[in-house]
Amino acid sequence: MGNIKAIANGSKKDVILKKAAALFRLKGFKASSMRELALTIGVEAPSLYNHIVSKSELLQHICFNVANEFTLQLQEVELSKVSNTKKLEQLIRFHIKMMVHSFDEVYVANNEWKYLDEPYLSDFLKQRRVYENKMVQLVKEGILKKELKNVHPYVSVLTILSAVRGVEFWQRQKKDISVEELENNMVNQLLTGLTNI
Amino acid sequence: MGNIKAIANGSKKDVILKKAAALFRLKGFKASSMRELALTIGVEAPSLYNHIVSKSELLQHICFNVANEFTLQLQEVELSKVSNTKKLEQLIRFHIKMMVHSFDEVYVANNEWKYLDEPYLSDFLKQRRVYENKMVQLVKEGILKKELKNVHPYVSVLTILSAVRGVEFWQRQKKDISVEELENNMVNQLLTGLTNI
DNA sequence: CTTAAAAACTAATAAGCGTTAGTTTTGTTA
DNA sequence: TAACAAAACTAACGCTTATTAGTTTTTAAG
Repeated sequence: MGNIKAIANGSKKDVILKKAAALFRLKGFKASSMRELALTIGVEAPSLYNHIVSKSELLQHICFNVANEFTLQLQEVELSKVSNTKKLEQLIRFHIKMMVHSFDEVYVANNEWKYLDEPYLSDFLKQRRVYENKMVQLVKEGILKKELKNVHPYVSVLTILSAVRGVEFWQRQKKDISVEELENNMVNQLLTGLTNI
Repeated sequence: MGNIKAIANGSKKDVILKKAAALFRLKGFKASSMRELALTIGVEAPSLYNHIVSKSELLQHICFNVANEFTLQLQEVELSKVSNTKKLEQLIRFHIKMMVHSFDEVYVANNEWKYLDEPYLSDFLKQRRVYENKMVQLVKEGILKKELKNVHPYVSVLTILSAVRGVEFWQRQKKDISVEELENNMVNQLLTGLTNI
């Protein structure tokens, strides 16, 4: 039928992962079949198994690649010597950039993680909880430093993390507004409501 | 095996719909089987078909019941004689209340609508687009009246609608914070960032 | 050119799916 | 109690699924 064309600096497995993320995003993990995935790659379904272990493995890689990128960026932000408000701003901008540039992967990590098998499911949820708690800590410190209003830290973090996911919708009608304008508008709406006037 | 117990003022179909919403929310539409749904009700799968037409029909009812509730509330808010800021606040509070009190149904409408068959899929998306556009109009008017900052209306609406979906997460660890505190915090963060100081 | 490994193919398996057909049980009314 | 309708049951159908086995083709190295 055909063969899997590897992209520059990437294994054939990477090609499968990229196509899988796109398919899983579009149809959802459970509604995506290996036959359909193979079709988009130009190969028969069983041929995929020369490169991958299972369908589940694809989801695992997608979810943890994304989770690790976010975790890494958070660690970097925590170390930077700026105000807590600025740290939150950096995180918001990073989330939006990720949504824009790795849309399929981030979407899948956000919406399809529940189909992970154990122990990956527990690990993923734990990693996310740690991430949330660290953001809550950033907000708490900001409040102590009088940078931020006396808000409920967890609700703030929850609002921020959910709001940036709204870029999902922007992805579908991204005509009349640039990524920068999107970023600036979201940061403003989320942060000016947080910082003292 | 058993029989379907109808609740007060509700048909047996309503019981199935309620259980289906809970199952679809937990596992996702595609990963939920009619056999599993029947099990939670205490009946064999084929017995369900004495009350419903198909699995798809269940999703249709859940999605459009939710969509209609939101559409109805929006119409009511549009007619009320208050500021545009207040109208947005009323909508935000309504969204949060819906997330809290009809969690399963709203979650399914938000996350599983893509599995609707045509023409329901198109109808649903159209209804949602109309809803978004009306909210955008509320923001635009608010800007003209100098109530709101000169933000990008669509991004604001997108941010608001996504943020309120964050209540999904709150649902899972709702220990130390009341619905009212949640509402007030979200409204404050979203609106004080919008209104002129 | 030969050879060995990598990666494609076809065919098939067992399991699960939504749903239908046909039958039996349950509940209600005369 | 007889009769009828509603709603449960069992059995099964046709289809799709992820995956495996076994085989052939393609690719790369000596």
